[in-house]
Amino acid sequence: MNEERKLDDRKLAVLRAIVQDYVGTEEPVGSKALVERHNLGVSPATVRNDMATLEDEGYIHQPHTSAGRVPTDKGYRLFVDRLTEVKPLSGAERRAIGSFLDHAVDLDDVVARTVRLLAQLTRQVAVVQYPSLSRSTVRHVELVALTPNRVMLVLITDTGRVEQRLIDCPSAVGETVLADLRSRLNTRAANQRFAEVPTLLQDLPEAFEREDRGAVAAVLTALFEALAEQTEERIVIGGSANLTRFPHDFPLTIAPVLEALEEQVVLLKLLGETADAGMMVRIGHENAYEGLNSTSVVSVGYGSGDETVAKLGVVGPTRMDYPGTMGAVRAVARYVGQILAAS
Amino acid sequence: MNEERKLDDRKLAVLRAIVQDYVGTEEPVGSKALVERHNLGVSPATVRNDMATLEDEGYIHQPHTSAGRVPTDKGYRLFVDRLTEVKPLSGAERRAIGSFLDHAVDLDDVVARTVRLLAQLTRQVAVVQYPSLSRSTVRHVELVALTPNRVMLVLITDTGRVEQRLIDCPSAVGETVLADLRSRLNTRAANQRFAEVPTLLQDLPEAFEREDRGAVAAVLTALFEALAEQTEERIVIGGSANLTRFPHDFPLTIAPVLEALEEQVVLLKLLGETADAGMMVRIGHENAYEGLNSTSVVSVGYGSGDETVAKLGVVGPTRMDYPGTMGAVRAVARYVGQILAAS
DNA sequence: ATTGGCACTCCTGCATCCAGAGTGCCAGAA
DNA sequence: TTCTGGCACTCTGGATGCAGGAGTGCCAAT
Repeated sequence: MNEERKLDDRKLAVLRAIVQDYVGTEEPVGSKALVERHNLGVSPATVRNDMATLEDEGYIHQPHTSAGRVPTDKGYRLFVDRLTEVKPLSGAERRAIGSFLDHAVDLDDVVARTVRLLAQLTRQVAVVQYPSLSRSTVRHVELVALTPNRVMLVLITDTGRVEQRLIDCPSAVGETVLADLRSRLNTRAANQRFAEVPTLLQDLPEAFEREDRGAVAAVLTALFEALAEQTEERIVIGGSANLTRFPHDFPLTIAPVLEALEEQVVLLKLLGETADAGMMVRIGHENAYEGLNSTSVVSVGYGSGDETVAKLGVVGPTRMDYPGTMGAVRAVARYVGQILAAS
Repeated sequence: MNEERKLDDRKLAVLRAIVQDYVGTEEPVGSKALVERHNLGVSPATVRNDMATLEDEGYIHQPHTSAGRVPTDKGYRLFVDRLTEVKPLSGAERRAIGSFLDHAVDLDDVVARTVRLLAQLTRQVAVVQYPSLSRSTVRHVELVALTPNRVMLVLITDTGRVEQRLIDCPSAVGETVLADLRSRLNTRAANQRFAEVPTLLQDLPEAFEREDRGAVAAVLTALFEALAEQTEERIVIGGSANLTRFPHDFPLTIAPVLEALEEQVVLLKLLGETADAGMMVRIGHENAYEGLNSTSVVSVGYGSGDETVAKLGVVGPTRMDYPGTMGAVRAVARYVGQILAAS
């Protein structure tokens, strides 16, 4: 606040112009070029003075003396926060999203299409998290006897995901016991949230004969594990070839990014920081993970109805078209949410 | 055959030396350096003559006059076919494979670990296909009534994969009918190969009351679809950051490769060309897909027991350590096969 | 068939130079 | 005050030229 006091409207306009031009041209932008392209109504000299103070405040930076200016992370931050609006997509783009996603046949397909779409739309690397189950509910639990001592547990969730587990039981379990267990599991757990399930089933073994309790416990353990593992989410990425669109600072910055993109853990953390509501923009060094220090991440939650079930976003160079990217990310997230709600 | 007549042993030795040196240094190799590093027992001048004929025959090539020689695709091909042996892994490497893969907990984990391992071992991009089900058998089919009109079909295979399908039935199906159908499905389809199943179940609707036949048919359709879709395989890749280890011909060659790697179809085709037995090495332009024209692909089938259930391999620059890469790929494939057989 | 010698070619690295773009500062105008 | 025009200065990037080195092809001699 105190700092921004020093920045009058024109200086902000200059910063905005610098960001816009730099994003467009990928080259440091000088005072003369600025006044030519934007009608600021002042002379280059004035702009130079403004630039000097902007640089003092750390919003822009010049690579070398007598080069143009380049926005710093702080400059982008101010730009995103106060100098621009999310740019809505064109009607054509909206229709494209719709017609592309509407043809998805199942959850995997929805996610796969979403990631492709996002990558194409933003021309950047897209990251989509599978719908998280921590907030979702159990739709059905199925037990299948493979051999007397082996049971297959299948967990079906309300978002349509399926998780299976092979269980080795300490003792043979009869079909009757299995049927009993199956029905009890479903009565108690169906439509319950994941987090609740362990509590609800805690005392289940007591309902069974002593000799079957070991098997029941094994099944419960497997179920809890499956529930827990579902919370660690899978992530799909796409459009990594877009990274090569920056012939600039090449192998230096691209290698760590590729590495980061292969680390599910890193990506999960990254997306995890997104607030449930609202869009997150992390610019350059704001990213905790070092490999992403020269990239920005735009992410947002999506979900069916009001609830956020997962996040999606894009990773690109700090020099990106923020309004456009944010618009695309938001639009795609909304549409995916609708698809999920409908199915 | 006719061509190779012209190449006596020493010329072959020269070619071998050129390939080895070039792979090591990444720089065109000249006659003098060659005789220094390998004790060929002849003078540089002689080597030059040999090089001249090798170049006439198209095995090597010089970037410009008065530069060293670089192997051509044809040169690598001859090298792989006749001038080298697959290099077995060291004991330490073998142990590393074992201890890394042995900790896998389920099929997804096996695949995920395999792809990481392969990428690390070869320092290249690893590609692993999920075990194919076209040759596998049905372990169990489960039907779960979600609502009277909606049934969830769960297909469990002998490789531990699970596929689910949501079915909208034209008419409500009672639990009795469902149980009947479930048991009939399993009696007939269990332990049968995928390809056989449709034939075996063809006349199943006739066993049911007229009013249920629509529902039965819907279930069968879904099942057949699921079986068919399983045959289209999923592919996992890893180690794409290794692509950046060639600062040489950078964005030119890396972008199409990244694109290819994201195209499941391309990868499937690529791996599909691998013969079931034996290793495939596709060098440079031997790859049908244009984007991979400056890369080589080393792939091999793997499976539990004698059967090949899927393929895996690596993608790297044509200038790669073929013996080492082939050794690593083969070793990993064998080990994964063992793991699958055991589980 | 092999080798040493030799002239030739071409890349690479280095230093130099020039033009262009951009800046900072200052003194004068609004 | 705030803005503007002018001016000297700096720095990059591309072009040019030059010397060194590595490598080749050819030829005559072994």
